[in-house]
This record gives sequence, structure tokens and C-alpha cells, in this order.
Amino acid sequence: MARVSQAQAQENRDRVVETAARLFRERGVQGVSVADLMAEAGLTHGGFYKQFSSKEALVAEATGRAFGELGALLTGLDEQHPDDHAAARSALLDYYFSAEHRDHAGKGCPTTALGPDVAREAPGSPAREPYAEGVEGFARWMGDESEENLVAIATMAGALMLSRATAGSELSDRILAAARRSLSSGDGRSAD
Amino acid sequence: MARVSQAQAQENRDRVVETAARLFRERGVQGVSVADLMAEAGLTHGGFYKQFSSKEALVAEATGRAFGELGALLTGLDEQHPDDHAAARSALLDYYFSAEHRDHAGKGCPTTALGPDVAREAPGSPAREPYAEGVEGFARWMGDESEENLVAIATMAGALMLSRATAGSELSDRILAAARRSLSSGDGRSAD
DNA sequence: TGTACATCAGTGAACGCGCGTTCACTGATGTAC
DNA sequence: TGTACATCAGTGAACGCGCGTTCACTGATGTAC
Repeated sequence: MARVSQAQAQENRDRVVETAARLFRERGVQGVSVADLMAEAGLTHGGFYKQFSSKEALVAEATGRAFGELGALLTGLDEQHPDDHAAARSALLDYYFSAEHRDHAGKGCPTTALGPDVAREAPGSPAREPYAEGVEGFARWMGDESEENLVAIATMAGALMLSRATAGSELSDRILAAARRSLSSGDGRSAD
Repeated sequence: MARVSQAQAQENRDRVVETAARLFRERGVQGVSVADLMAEAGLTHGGFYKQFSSKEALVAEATGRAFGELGALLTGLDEQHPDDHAAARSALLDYYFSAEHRDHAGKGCPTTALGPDVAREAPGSPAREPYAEGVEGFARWMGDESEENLVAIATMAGALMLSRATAGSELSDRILAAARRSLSSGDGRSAD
């Protein structure tokens, strides 16, 4: 195996980014080596630098990709609930606070899964931009960038993070149930 | 420097745990090597295993220590506001959502700073127990382990994490302000 | 359409480096008398 | 209280290993004619 077609090369590159978006969410950026990642994508590690200038650059790209996947999920919910955003939002919350979501960070919300990694990157780090844009996009889907929606996202990310850190105890389930209930108001204003 | 007194040895050990509790919150568990840590505590790395069975064991101990520091902060707030828990709680929120807290994770809340690290540890990992106990203690200080207080802690941890991941943008400040306002009700029930 | 050759995606060995952990050694501390 | 010696906290070099990154090489692809 030496040179491959341009189409194949693009496909391989995409698969590396997709794999990175999953593994970084699952194990953290520092928990995934370039060699691990390339092997998981079915390639050898030497070719990595033909496609990416550094691991740091891939982190930024994978962050954008993970938020792209979130966007696709949100768009799908809108399509399942046409002209009923409250229903789409409620469906999102059902997924967000599920044991399924807690136990599979790799395909879950990047706000929660990548936030701590981005927070520890240096101030000008390239991953910060797609992250902040992703959070803003998430807020807009929730309705707008109002304080209320920013708080809702904070509660979602915090509850998911806490439920993962306490996974295996019954506290974990209590946190998910509590957060689900507190955000159960249709489009936002008053809790029921 | 060879053998030191038992009192000195205990003091050194304490300082290592204290340093770990700070550095792990600042840089993450994987971002701090045993050699880094021992140097920061004024020792050489070789002696580490005279005091701790593994880095993993220290992570558990440092997690307990960090929650101990949080407990001391909370007790201090109670003393500053005797017989007025609502005022103590309000003072906590002022600190919690401050730029100071966002920018100094090393001496800040371990629920937020260590949660993601604990979440990625293996199911039976020794750090999970002190973490879960710490969160429960935090909830009890907030009043009790009601759903309302669990949600408040989730919002606090989520907003702080998000503000750190978006630090440097004005979104970061908006998130802190939004969360502060949403939790500004005295002892919990209705927002103002 | 067929031939000649430059390109470059991917390979696999290697680079220097730092990781968690181990170990022979040191010499002041703590203890036995 | 003073002396003899065993203990063990801390040192610093070393262990095997995996990290991010580099590089000489390969050979099918893509292009020029």
C-alpha cells in the first residue's frame, strides 16, 4: 500500500477526524495517542503528518466535527417534530439525561465531553474557537443566546458530567432525573 | 539529606497531597507527572513510593483533600453568616461565579475541576468514592440532597466548566452572570 | 488510446524525550541497653 | 545520660515503555505528450 487516489485519501482523512471526534470525547485528548487513533482508523501512525500539521490541529478539527454531529442530531429532532420546537427540545432532554448518553460519551454531547479538555488548553489554542462557536450554536437551537438558555446548557453539561463521575452509584441516576425534571418546562419559562 | 524525623516525614507527605490537590485541579491528573509534583513539593521523585502505593492512590487521596478544602470554605462561610444560611449560600455563589474562581481552578471547586478526570477513570477506581462523598457533602451543605440542590450543583459545575472552556471570549462572562442570576433566589424556591 | 514519468499518500523504523515505577544507597533518627 | 546499632525517609540513577514527530522509502496514481 503506497499512494492511494485523491478520493481515497480524502476518505481516509475524514475517517481519522471522525475517529478522533469519537475517541477524544470518550477518553479525553490526552488519553488518545496519535498511534491509537490511526490504528483505530485502519492506518499506520506515520502518515498522520501528511494530513495534519500536529495533534493540536486535529483536536481543533475534531472539536468542530463533534459539534457538527450535535448539529445534525438537533436538525434531526426538528425534522421529527415539525413546527413544534418545544417537542423537539423535550426529545433532546430525554436523550440528554439518559443512561445511554451518560454511558456513551464518544457519540454524545461535545459541550460536556470536550469542555474540560478545551478549558485546560492554552489561552490561544486552536480548539477554543470551534468550541465557543459550537456552544453558541447550541444555545441558538435552544431558542436564542438568552441567559435562560445559557443556564439550561450549563445545567445539562454539569448534570451529565456529574452523573458520569458518579456512575455506578445511585446518586448518578438521581442527578439525571433531577436535572431532567427541572428543565421539563416546554420552552423554558416556568417549571412544572 | 537522608532519613528525616517522623514528624518531618508526615509533614512532607501532607505537602505532597496538598500540592497534588492543587495541581490536579489546575492541569488535570494526566497533566501532572509524579516528578513534577514531587519537585513542586520540594522533594525528588524517587521517594514518592515510600509514601504512596501508586499515582492512582494519590489521586484518590488528593480528591478527598480537595473536597476537604471545599468543606473548610463552606464552614468558614457559615461562621461569617451565623444563623443565616441563605446569606452564606449567596456568598458562596458570589465566589463560585467570579472571574477569580474561573481563573484559578487549583484552589477552586473540586466538583468541577476533578469531575471530568474521575468520570474517565475505570468503574472501580479509588478516586470515585471520595468524589461521590464530596458531592453528597456539598449537597447537604446546600440544604439537603433534594433534587433542587442537586440541580443547583449541576448548574454551578456546568457553568464554571463552560466559562473556563470559553475563557477569553465575552461568552464566558455571560455564562457566569446568567448562572449567578438564575441561582440568586435566597434558599432556593423562586428566582427573582 | 497508449507510453513515460513525476507526484505524493501511506509505511514502518527511528528520533529524543518524559512517563510511572524500581532499586541500591545514604546517613540522621529512633531505640535498646 | 551516653553509646551502639538497626531503621527507613529521601536520593538519584536506571528500568521498560509509549509519546509526538521525522524521515527515507514505496509504488499506484495522475499527468504530459
